[in-house]
Parts: sequence; C-alpha cells; structure tokens
Amino acid sequence: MPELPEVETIARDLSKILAGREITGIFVFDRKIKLPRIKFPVKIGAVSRHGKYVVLSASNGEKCLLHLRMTGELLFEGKRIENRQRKHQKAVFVFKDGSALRFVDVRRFGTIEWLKRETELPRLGVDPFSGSFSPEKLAKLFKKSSRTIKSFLLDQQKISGLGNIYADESLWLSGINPTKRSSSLKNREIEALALAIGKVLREALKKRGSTLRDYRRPDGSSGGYQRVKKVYGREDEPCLRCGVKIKRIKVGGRSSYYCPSCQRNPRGKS
DNA sequence: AAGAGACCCTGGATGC
DNA sequence: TGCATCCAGGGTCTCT
Repeated sequence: MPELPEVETIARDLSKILAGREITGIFVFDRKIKLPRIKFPVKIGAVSRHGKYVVLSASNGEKCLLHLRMTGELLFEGKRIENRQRKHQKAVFVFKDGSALRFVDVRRFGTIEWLKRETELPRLGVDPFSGSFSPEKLAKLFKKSSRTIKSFLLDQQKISGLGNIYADESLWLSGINPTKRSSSLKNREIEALALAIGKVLREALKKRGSTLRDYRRPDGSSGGYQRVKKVYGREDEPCLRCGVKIKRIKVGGRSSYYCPSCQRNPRGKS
C-alpha cells in the first residue's frame, strides 16, 4: 500500500526516467477512468509528489494526477513495448521513442486525473516533509478534534501522506495508544509523535519504501522498509521494546497494531 | 460540521 | 480438491 515514502520513491524514480519525454498517447482500459481531450504530444517537465499522488507536470502547465490507492503500480518499460495488453492493466502511457509507463492495479481503486489548471490540485493537510510540519502545528490541529489519534493521522485533509502502516509505526515509536483522543494528547506526547512521524518516514524513504503486497518501484524492484517495521503486521509477536504480545484492534474501521504495555491507554482500557 | 460507517474491488487465506 | 466466505484497505460518499 503506497504511502508517502513509496510515492516519493516512485516520483523520484520516474522523474529521472520521464523528465523531457513526450507522451504521444494514453490508452485507458478501465471505464471508470475519464480523461478530458488531450492534445498530444505532451512533454513532461517534472514528476513530483502531492500527498499520496504522483504528479506528472507537463510543460504546457497541465498536470496528470496518479493515485495508486491500495495495489497500483507504475512500471516503466524502456524497450518499445510489444504488447499493450496485460492483466489488471488500467492504462498505458506511450512515449515518442516507443517506451511506455504501465499503470497496473489489481484492485482497481487507483485513479488517473488530467488537470488543465494548477488550482485544481486537491487540497490536502500538512505534509510531514514540509517546513510547516511541527509539534506546534500538530498541537493546534489535535486540540480541535475529539476523534481517535489513529483516524486523525489517516485523514489526508489534516496530515497528508500517512497510511495505515506508518501511522501505526509512528504511534508505537512515540508510545501513544491508537484509541487516544487527539485533543487529550499532552504536549510531550505531541512532540514525541511529530518526531516519530518524521523519523519513521525518513527511514522508510531511505529504504525506498515497504513492499508488503504489491508495491514495486517503476523498475520492478522492491522496497526494504518491511524488514525494519516494528509493529505493523506483527500480531501476537513480542513487542521489540518490552516483549509483550502485540495486539491488533480495529480503530476507525482499520486494523491497528500496537503494544498494550508501551502504548497504554491512561484510562486503562485496551 | 465532524465523525462514523458503507462501499468500491480482487486475490489470497480460511473454513467446511 | 473445490467451493463459499471473509478480509485487506485509501479515499469518497452518505448518513447521523
């Protein structure tokens, strides 16, 4: 499941490969995807990340937003592609030299949008890699919210880029119970959490993301963070800090892994 | 208005 | 072995 580090890795990889290339056509195989009329060829200026979106910025000011959701993959094929068909293929971007970028997506949740104006970029919360991400900023946001910290961290309108894995990892690292109410966090906890989020995401980016199920880099290679993750997916295994069995509960409809000892709820519940 | 829950979708895991 | 059922989960929509 691509989250910030995976999307950042993909965007960086693609930026090196695609900058300067001209798209001569986009073939869409998913009827849910609707694109406006596009005047080809379109030259790609840069590839970047906006929250969990991969953004292809064309030199004419238009933008293509790609969201991988759960199982989306962007795979680059340098050689002239022989067969445009492939299982679970959502779309193929074909370039002037015959190379191509395939959007493969088993669960079909991924999206492609073509934007004519920059102002249409979806509005997102603060990005953990931006300069405005700070404990003070988080404290301000948390103060207003009665919801659980876990579901808050997953709300892209509040903080952008975190998904289930890195939210759990950050909460474990900062010793905060996922069911705690955002507004109840002490300044000390908020500082620890802000630090943990930055640390977890930077570490994951260094490892080029986590490959748990479908995530792959544009060249087909895997990420390495799954080898260092501390709680996610470790139900019933010992906590790496205290040895107590990791628990798994549902918070806001999502699986949450945490240590019942290190991440104790002050009220004593779970 | 904010928050909770259903929904989308398919493959893999589990149960009988 | 084979079929049915359940589950995963990001984001959007609907309902409260």
